[in-house]
Amino acid sequence: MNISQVSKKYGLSIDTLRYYEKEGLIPPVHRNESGIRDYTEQDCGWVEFIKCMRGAGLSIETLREYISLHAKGNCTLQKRKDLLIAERAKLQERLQEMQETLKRLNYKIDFYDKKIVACEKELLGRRKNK
Amino acid sequence: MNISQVSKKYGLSIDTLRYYEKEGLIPPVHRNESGIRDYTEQDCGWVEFIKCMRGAGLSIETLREYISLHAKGNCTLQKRKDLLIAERAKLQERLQEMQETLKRLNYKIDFYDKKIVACEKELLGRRKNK
DNA sequence: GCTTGACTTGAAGTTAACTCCAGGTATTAC
DNA sequence: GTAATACCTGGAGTTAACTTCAAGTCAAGC
Repeated sequence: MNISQVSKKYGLSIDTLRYYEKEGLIPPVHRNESGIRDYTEQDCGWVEFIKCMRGAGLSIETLREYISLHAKGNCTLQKRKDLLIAERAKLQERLQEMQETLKRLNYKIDFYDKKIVACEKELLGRRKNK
Repeated sequence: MNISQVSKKYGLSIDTLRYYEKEGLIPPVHRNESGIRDYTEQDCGWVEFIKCMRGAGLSIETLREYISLHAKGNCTLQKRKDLLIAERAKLQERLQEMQETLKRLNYKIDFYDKKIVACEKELLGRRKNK
């Protein structure tokens, strides 16, 4: 799979894919004889994983660290787990905050509904009194 | 209430408070005779609201638009409601995505648990065989 | 054999959202 | 009255995360 196919498949720009690789967010992608990227299933798996984690707000820095630990093999299993646990905690906090804000938005939208109705009534009333 | 008290109260830097005001994210703050900001209850309310919305990922641009509509009075009620509905939809999408990722992290952490146990067993096994 | 189009690289540019700085004013403490 | 402190402004600088660019390679079609 070449880079533009991967780009379409995951909705990440070609430039972003190269950037992620350059920055060590995904392990080096397999290349053909002439140096052109040829993504394996596994390479695609990494792309998908990174896309997912970035979408949840994990930083480039954190993901680079994770991949770097991964590259060092089994002796970093515990460290990787700890990293994921820390990131999960942050994610849970963000989720909580956002859920609160969602509730607030719902409430606010309801409030606007009522306000709009009240406002229309007032306009109607004024017209009658003219 | 002066700016440093507001800064402490909401955990936003003084520079950020001034920046938000300059950018029109909050309506102009009340000033005393010598031009120094003196936040009223209402000013604080706006700060809190913007902090909350920024925390949920609403952009500066969007919030500026909202405040600008607010400043124009009742004839923008419907537009403001529409804006909030659109932002709520985006927020819900972000939430969904993040919840999926949370599940995935949970799964992955479990997986690491098992892998670590398996790895330790293997090490133990090797030691016995020596 | 040469043009076209997709790939490559390193480096520079962009964007959003702050954050810092220099130079100035006003109030309080001594 | 002057030194310290907290505020003010406009503008420059920073950071993360891309995004664009210039210059080059390579394979396919004509």
